Amino acid sequence: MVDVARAAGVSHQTVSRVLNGHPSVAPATKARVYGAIEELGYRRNPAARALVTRRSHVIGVVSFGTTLYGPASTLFGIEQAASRAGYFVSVASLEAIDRQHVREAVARLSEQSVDGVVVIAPQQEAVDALSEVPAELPVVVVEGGEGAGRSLVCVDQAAGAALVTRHLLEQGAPTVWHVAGPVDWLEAQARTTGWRRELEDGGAKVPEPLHGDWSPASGYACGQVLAERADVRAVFVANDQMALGVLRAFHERGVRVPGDVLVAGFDDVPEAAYFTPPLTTIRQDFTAVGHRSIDLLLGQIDHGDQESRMEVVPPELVVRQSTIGQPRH
Amino acid sequence: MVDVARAAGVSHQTVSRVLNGHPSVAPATKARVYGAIEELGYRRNPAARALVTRRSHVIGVVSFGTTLYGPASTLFGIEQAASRAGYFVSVASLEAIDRQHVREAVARLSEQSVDGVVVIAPQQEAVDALSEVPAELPVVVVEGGEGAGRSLVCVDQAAGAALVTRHLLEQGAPTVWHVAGPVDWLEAQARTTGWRRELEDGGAKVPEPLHGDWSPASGYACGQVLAERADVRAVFVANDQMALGVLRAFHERGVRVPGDVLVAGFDDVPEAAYFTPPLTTIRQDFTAVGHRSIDLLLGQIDHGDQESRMEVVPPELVVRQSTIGQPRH
DNA sequence: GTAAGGATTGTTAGCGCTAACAATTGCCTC
DNA sequence: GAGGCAATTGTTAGCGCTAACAATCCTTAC
Repeated sequence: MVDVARAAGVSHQTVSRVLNGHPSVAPATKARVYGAIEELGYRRNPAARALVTRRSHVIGVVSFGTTLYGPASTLFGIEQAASRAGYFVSVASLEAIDRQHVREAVARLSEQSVDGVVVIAPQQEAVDALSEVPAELPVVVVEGGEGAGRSLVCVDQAAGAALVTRHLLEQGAPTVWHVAGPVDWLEAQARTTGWRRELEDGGAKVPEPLHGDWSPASGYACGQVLAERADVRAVFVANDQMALGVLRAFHERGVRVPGDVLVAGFDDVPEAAYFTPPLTTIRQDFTAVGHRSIDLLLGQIDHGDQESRMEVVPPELVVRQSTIGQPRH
Repeated sequence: MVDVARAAGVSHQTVSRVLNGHPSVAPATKARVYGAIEELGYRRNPAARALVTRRSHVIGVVSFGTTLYGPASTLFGIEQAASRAGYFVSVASLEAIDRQHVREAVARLSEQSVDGVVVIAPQQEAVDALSEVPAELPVVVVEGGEGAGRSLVCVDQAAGAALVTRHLLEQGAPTVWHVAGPVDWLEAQARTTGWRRELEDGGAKVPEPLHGDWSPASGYACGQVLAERADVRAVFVANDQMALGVLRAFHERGVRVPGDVLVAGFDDVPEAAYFTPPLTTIRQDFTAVGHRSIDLLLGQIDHGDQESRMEVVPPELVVRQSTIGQPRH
């Protein structure tokens, strides 16, 4: 910086002022400084900046299952939004999701002195772990539950489940069976809740839900069970990957979809439109989730917003062949 | 740090020595310092450290298509390996892959003064863009091509393609058709090369490859074309997503897999085992790719390794139902 | 003509840490 | 017991930047 200052014939402080957009710098000086910066290829040192401003311009993301479509997409959305706001994103991937790992990840990030953290916390335990995080660290929770006194951004899972359940009922199914996700996942819980409420509202009997672990293999296992039952006419599977497993099991047992049973998923992974048959599902706008979480986080960082807000992103029903047509009588 | 020093009755420099594992510190002193650190909940300031050591302990990852299975898995592997080595990972996702964007991403990261960069560069253009990156910045290229004078980690795509092609020939197919990826992708090129070479080695005729864009939709389009031809007995599709599209098109046209045509993919996405039929494919060890790229990068950062190395991770053939059994005669 | 006030620039101090050197202590050798 | 060496600890000087205050110059008002 002193080299630039010398080249431009000013003090290093004036260079700093130019770089920080300070209002009272003469246009001519500003031009000279920019010229010198250009000429010398100068970049200011973020460590020195961070040291004195106490702002690293880095936000941390604690994420889990980043190889899955949903979290990967959310991470991408967060990164986009952050980079547009001039922030960097530092990632801490969790190998397992429990108090211990979440705490460690947040600790790791705050040792790096991030300005704030977005926690992708799909399990209650992860949300609980946040109570141990210092309250002065700006935190936004994504896809988690309430209760941590933190701002929250999520897709309305229950509404999505209700949408798809209603759609199945409207297609003529007497009731809708459900292959749920792991019981400790909040998203799984919310989808089950939405499904149950919609059935009750529609006066349909509520069958006992089956439980998978999000994997195609577990969906396949549940599909085998459902294929045995003669009274299954429609199934709402809690994610597209498990739905694929269900479709596979049905196919092997000779259960036709949508001829014999209607099947719907959740997520709208890119493959869903090319399953056999193409899968009706719920689309989630992960980009919006990423952007809103950054908005909330920057609100806390820059303007000291204290109150915890909640942003709910609406889901969208995507109807494909797997739920079209009347089920058998 | 001075507070800790005072609490432990030593100088701040001794605290620094303890924290940095300096050899000559008396055990008793070390214990007292750790005690004071614990008691005060002290964490050292990374910005100050970075300022004086000129090491940020952050490595940057330039990545593209992070919502795809391969890149997402690679990113995850990189993050794991880096965090074990005490480094943080800062991500810069590209919206498009061209010289401009790659250059900007690297510039963004180096303004953050990362210690090194891993570039996931699946296109030649991205590799070329690296020639403009200062040679003193440690860089490792993943899944890219040679020529940038940079260290390289990749899965042996050509070997994988050869494996799967040979397998299809061994199943009795007279030749193997190919749905390739985008021509400007290095991985697509290598897979095509491996496929062609294996056919030539086996004395089979080499059909004109079709080209998709990795998406299920493009695979579907190619599948429609292939379904029209009576002489297609086996198809090697350059990734699993497109293979799904091909399977879908075949299914719609009444082409049975594997009864009429054998189909194989590449990647072994978690869904592949549950496609209809389960898909023969090539598994890539993305975790190994991530770990090795960090190894190479840290070699450059810590030991000043200059020579550009190349690490090739071998792929693995996973045989499933889609290629089992004789094709029709 | 002069004081007040704004615009612009410079000077100084320190953010929290580590590197380099200096100082102190204890122990061993002869 | 003096000298020498190693082990341990302390002192000092920045790393590159921004905040706060100080200084200068130019207007404008009376």
